[in-house]
Formats: sequence, C-alpha cells, structure tokens
Amino acid sequence: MSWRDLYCGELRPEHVGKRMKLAGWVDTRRDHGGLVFIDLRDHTGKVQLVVKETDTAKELRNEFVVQAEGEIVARAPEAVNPNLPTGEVELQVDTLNILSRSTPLPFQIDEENVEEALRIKYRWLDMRSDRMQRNLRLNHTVISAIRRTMDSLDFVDVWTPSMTRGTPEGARDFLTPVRLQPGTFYALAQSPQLYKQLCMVGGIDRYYQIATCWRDEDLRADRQFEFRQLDLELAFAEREDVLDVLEQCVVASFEAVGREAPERPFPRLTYAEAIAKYGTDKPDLRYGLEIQEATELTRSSGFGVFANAPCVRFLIAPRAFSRAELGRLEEVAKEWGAKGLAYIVVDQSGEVRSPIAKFLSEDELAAFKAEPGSTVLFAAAEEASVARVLGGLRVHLGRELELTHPDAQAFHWVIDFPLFEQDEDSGRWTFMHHPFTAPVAGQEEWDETSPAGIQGQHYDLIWNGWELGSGSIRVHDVELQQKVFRTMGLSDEEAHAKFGFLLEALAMGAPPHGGFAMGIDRFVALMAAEPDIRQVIAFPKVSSGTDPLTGAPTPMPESVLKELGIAAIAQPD
RNA sequence: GGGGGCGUAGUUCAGCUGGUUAGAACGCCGGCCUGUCACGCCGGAGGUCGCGGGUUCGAGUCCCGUCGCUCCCGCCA
Repeated sequence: MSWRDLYCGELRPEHVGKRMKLAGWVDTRRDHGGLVFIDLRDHTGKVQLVVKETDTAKELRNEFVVQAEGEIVARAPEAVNPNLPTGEVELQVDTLNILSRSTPLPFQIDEENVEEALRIKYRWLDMRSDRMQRNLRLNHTVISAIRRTMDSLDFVDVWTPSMTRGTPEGARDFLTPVRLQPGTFYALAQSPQLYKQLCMVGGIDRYYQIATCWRDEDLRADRQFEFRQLDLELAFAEREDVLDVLEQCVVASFEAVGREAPERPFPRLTYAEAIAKYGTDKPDLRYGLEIQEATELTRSSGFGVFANAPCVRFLIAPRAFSRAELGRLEEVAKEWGAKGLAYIVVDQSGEVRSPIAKFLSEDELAAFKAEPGSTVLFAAAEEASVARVLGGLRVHLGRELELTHPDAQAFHWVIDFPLFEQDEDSGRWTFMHHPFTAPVAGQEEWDETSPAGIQGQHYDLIWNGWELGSGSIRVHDVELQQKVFRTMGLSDEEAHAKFGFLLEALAMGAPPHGGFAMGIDRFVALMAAEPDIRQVIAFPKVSSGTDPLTGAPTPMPESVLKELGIAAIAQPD
C-alpha cells in the first residue's frame, strides 16, 4: 500500500471521477462550520480538499501532515480557482487520517523577511517554503548538469581526502587532532589542489570532483566555513582547454534550468585592463562606467593634488549630483581609502559646478568630455589606491543609479595575472594565487628577490562582479617549482619539508597540466538571483560561525580532550 | 581586529521633539458559519521594548557599555 496516488500539484480535470489518496501538509484551513476546506501542500503545489464536518476535520491545524482519500470531483464553474493550477478540481474527502501533528510554528512558512538566524534554526520549516524548495532543487539541477557535462568530456571523478596536511600559507586551517599520533593534527582540506595535481602525475589525465572545502576565515554573504567547488584538472592542457570545459559547464547549467545561456566564448579581459578600466580584478560588466586615465593630462595642472599625484583617473557618472549626494559619495570614496573626492558637476544646462574648476584650464575641462547631466569623479594617489577608490565608487554607482538591466548577465574571464605580489607592509614577495601557478611561456627566468612583472598563467571566471572561481596552468617542472618557492622566501629545505611529496612527484614524470575550481554555491546563488549563498545551502552557519540549529560548536569534556592529546585554553562565554 | 545597519507580542512591523494603561497585521486559543480559496463574523490570550548601567520628576525613545543578527574592510594560497 502506498501513502498517496498522486502529488498534490498534479491533479487535473482528467482525474475527475477517480478515487484517490493524497498526502501532504495542511497549508491553510478554511473552516465553514459544516464544511472545512483544506489546501493540501507538497513540493509540487497545492490542491483543495473538501471535508464534511467531523471531529478529525475540526482538529486540523497548519502544517499537520495528513492523508486524505475520496473522489476527485470537478468544481462548479463559479467555484473554480484560476490562481491555482489544480483549481478546476478538488478532492471530496471521505476518509481523513492525521499522520502527524504540529505545534504552532515560530514563523509562518512563506512569511517574508523573517530573521535569518531564526530561519536557519528552524530550517526544516524554512525548507518547506517555495523559495528554499526552488533553491535546493536548482542546486541539484545545476550539479547534475555539471556532472553530465564532465562525464561526457571523459573526466573521472576521483575522491580525495578531506583530512590532509596543514599549511601555514593560504587560508587558516580547520584542524583535527589525531588520537593515534598525540600532539599532531590533520587539516581539513582547503581544496584538493595538491591531490589533483598528483592525479595528473598518476595518469588520470582528466580529473574532477564536486569537492567540499574548509577554510577558517570570517564568513560573508558569499563565504561559509565549508563550501563546494567544481574541482577539475586536465593533463596536456593549455589555458583555452580549461576555459572551454568551464564554459560548457556554465552553458549546460543554464540549459538545464531552461534559461538562455550566455554566448560563448566568454569575453576575456587582462588583469591590467580590469584594474585600469574597472579598478578591480572582478569587475561587474553589466554596465560600463569605465574608469579613464588623466595622469598625463593633469601633469601640469593648476590643481596641485592632480599635478603631484603619481596617478589621476576619473569616471563619469550619468547624473548631475547634488551637494548632499556628493557628500555621501565622498564617504564611500573614503571607505575605500581616498582622502577626499574631487568632482566636476555638469548640470542639465551645461553649467559647471566644481570646487576645482578654477584650477583647471579650458582644455583640461574639455578633455574630460562630460555631457550635460553628468558628474566627473576623480581619484588622485598611488595607482593601486586610485584603482581601489574608483573601483569601489563604480560598484556603488552601479547599484545606486541602477545601471543594470535586471535580466543582464555578464560572464567573462580575467587572464594574465601577475605571478607574484608584494606585501605592502613587509615588502616581501608572495604568490598572488597559489605557488603552483606557472609563469607564462618565456618568463621562466626572474630575479628571485624581485619578480615584479612576471605574469602567471592564471585565470578567473567572473559573473556579474562575483568571482566564481579561478584556475591556472600549473608548474610541472621541479626546478621551476623550487624557484617559485625560493622567491616566496622558502628555502629548499623548508620547501622539501612542506611540499616534498609534490617535488618528488614532479621529478618522476609530470605531464603539463592545468585546472580550475568553481564555487558551486556562488554559482547557484547567482542562478537563483539570491543575495547570499546561505539561501542555496540546506544547513548553513550564521556569520559568527555558529550553527543555531544544532547549537554547535560546543566545548568538549576534559576526558575527550585528554584522549586527543589537547587542552582548551579558552572557555566559551 | 575595525567600521556601518538592525534588535518592540510567536512572526513582520508602527510607535513623532522623552509624557496616561506600548499598538497593527498575520499567527495562536474559544465561539458561529455548507462553497471558501489571504474565507468571513464575534470574543480572548500573548510584551523583562535584547541585556546592564546612566541622565531625567519621568526612558521603547537620549547617553555609555555589552550581547545577538547582518553588510563591509582586514582576512579568504
């Protein structure tokens, strides 16, 4: 015997006259005395039950789980509900079983704006909402499409360990004490990076995995302690081979949910272009608002700040801002590190309002090419600071001025990243992405104390200003790998202590290879038009790093810690 | 570690320049109702205004601290 013959949302006029069992949750109850109407809900939708007054019918409350049996009948024409797909029929109930009761709920299903920690604490209720049902099913659909694509391209799913060797570099590790080896720890994998490279050396040729990764860093709208990534690696591959696989996965995902896929190939933008035109390495290209260069133009300007700054750039906002609006924009600029915000407002009549206009020549003013009804916003400082400030302003203006069409989708690649970057405080050089990224061909030689300008074969995939993921062609030459380690200040001895297994593997016949890792949660959140990844994760943690549902994390008994060979020096509040 | 926003009934919110007994909607409880579909009507319960301190004749409202949630910076190879 089965609990039900059909899903609630599936009932149609063709079922009229049939006797059926339905089961689901009581969505709403309309008690008319002698007659009770119930909207019965499951994940497919709702259908109306009509129940004669009985003790059982009177007892029903919201979110009770019930089974109802009876005849499917057509509704009278005037009783049809056009707002419901099942609105032409209803179940005339003669047998009603309450399978499970419910206490009054802490919030109503489908109520909007419920505080998120409460939704997460009672996730089993939240999951009944249309929103979460849609998102979790979308998550599944996308992952299925990605797996189908990877399988069709002959990728092999290889499971790699979650418990791995800790590294002081990169993100902070989550640690697991090891009882059998007191005083030592495994680290939960920040990514399968090294294992997948070993797979390449091992002849797997095309590896992939929907891999869970752990990073002990502060949580954000787009970051959780644990998350999943599409992790892939190809042997004998060049950049374009890798990008092609990712583009196929993105297109397949769009097609799987019945949406128009972005056009291939996705546009490519160099890192240098991205920084210069958009002030960030993950620009949102749904709108223009490009940053423009003015350093040379203002070299001999009468405005000292411009004349003396190593870099002067500007962007032109399509709006003549008021003084109050400019004040708020200056605050935004300061958040991004600006000392102030120079501007030129050109109002609708073409009249110029600007505290710096008096310092600028006619030629300078004309050179900015500001149309009536716009504002020129300047940043003048070190190049990196200018990029950061104008990049921040650009994103702010894009949102404030609603420069994006709601349906616009902008996928693109950022390529040609620097291989190393210099720490602003210590002056030390370190890798920009990770130490396994290969330099571009012909740039394998550099001064290990000053690797400025060396470019890496690294690439990022950006969607609407979100970094979906990144990848690179890796170093497969052991000498080159050691050179990279030395450049970031790791002696050969230290490198061997930490990454000896990689160096040994590279020394035993490593094919050229490269790969990528794309954040699944970010991808699905954007697909779902959600503002953060918690909305597509079944059981997320809140931003303090705690789990309101289970109450984790918790202290552990002394005896347990002792067995693990550790002691807690902090007590929870 | 730093900065911003929020915190009032189970939920979502209102509550003015400090001033009687802190409100609404939904939910919940009781009653009536055989065609509703956000059913309707009548009645009711429900509040440490996050917490602590201060200013004041008087604090939901002002000040300080603190906690929680959230967004951002740092951080995220």
